[in-house]
Amino acid sequence: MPPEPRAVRGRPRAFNEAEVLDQAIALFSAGGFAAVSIADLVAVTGLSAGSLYKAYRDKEGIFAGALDRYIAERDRRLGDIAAGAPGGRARITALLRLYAGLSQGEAGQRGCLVVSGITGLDQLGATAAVLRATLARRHAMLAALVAEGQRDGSIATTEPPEGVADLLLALLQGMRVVGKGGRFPEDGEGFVRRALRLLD
Amino acid sequence: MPPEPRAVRGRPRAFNEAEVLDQAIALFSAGGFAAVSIADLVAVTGLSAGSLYKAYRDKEGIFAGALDRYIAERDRRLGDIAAGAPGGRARITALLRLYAGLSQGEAGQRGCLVVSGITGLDQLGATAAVLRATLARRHAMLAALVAEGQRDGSIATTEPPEGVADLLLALLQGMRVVGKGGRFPEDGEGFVRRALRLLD
DNA sequence: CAAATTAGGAAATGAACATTCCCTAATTAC
DNA sequence: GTAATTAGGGAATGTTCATTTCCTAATTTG
Repeated sequence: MPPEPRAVRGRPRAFNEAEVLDQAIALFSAGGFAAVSIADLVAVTGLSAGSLYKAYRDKEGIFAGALDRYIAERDRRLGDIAAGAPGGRARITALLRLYAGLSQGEAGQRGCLVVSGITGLDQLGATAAVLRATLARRHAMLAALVAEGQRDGSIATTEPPEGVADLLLALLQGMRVVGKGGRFPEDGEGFVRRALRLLD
Repeated sequence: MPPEPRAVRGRPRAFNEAEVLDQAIALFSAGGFAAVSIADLVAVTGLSAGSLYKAYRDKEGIFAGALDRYIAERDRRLGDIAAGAPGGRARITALLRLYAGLSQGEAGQRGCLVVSGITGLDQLGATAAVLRATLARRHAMLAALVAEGQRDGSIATTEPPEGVADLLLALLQGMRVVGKGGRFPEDGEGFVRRALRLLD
């Protein structure tokens, strides 16, 4: 059930919104909200400032659009990965592997929109709540996976799932910070294996 | 052996450098390099722009001065804490407790200069190397503590100390990110206790 | 085909920005 | 006491910034 082809009045958008938002994601991830200027966005998107403002209202609107897309894409990928592995422990393992890949080498140095967004939280208005909610949602997801693993016997710890999720959440965000600094280890598998001790 | 009172030519500095740098640390920690303007620094320090430029050459110089002070202070505190606890495991425990305190509540939301600096790494010139070196130094310190714990029997894991240090480093930086988002748990002791599983 | 509506973009606007200039003040060297 | 040197700060400088304005283009509605 894809939405109707379209039937909105007026001249249609000529730019590819997904592409533009991906370019914005790259810029904001690398430098944070304050470090990106409208001129930068104009340069990478090829759009004019006027068009950007018509489409997104202001700079925070562009950031918010980029963040929504980033989060949707990341949530989708997290969901797929979790669904594709059997049992709580395997799901968390797959998730750690994903983040290890995102944190390594050049990819890692491109940064994370959630981390740079949180760093610049004070500069954001309504969008700050989206970032906080994202942390909360990730935490809930991790806690659910831990609880699942405790039920299915793949996770031995008797600590409360929310407490273990606190650790995993911090670890995942920290991997991105270290990765941005270019210091995430090459041996991602070893990192993941050692991290799993948190579940024992 | 404190340095000679002084014997430099010319008019002496009238402002308290430690105080000014602490104010700069607060600003840059909260928002990152790009989010802080010279006007902001003028406002909180009470100095004029001209004086700031005479003392620190440019905006990155102010950031670099703040970062040096921040790192020196943090390293001193880490060293004290590590020295004050008996054995590798207890030292790492104390260190995790320190970071839990830094990440909680309002203090956590004030941010971390290292994290916000790394987020804005691309905007920094020579100072970027200082930040990367800081990550490397913290990693080395953690690895040394793990190795010590393995020797004294307080740390059971047979994983390489550097590998365990990778985890601890990411965890510590991630605690600050989650703390900036206002989502670090109130039960810091529980967090620390569960984190110590990484050493078993 | 005309009216209404929305998008695109070039140029203008005014504020904020980092940085420099220049004059005055305080100190040391001789 | 005079020269040399460094700090402090007010005001200027030229740039970059986010945002708006306004005109043109493409589409739907009737």
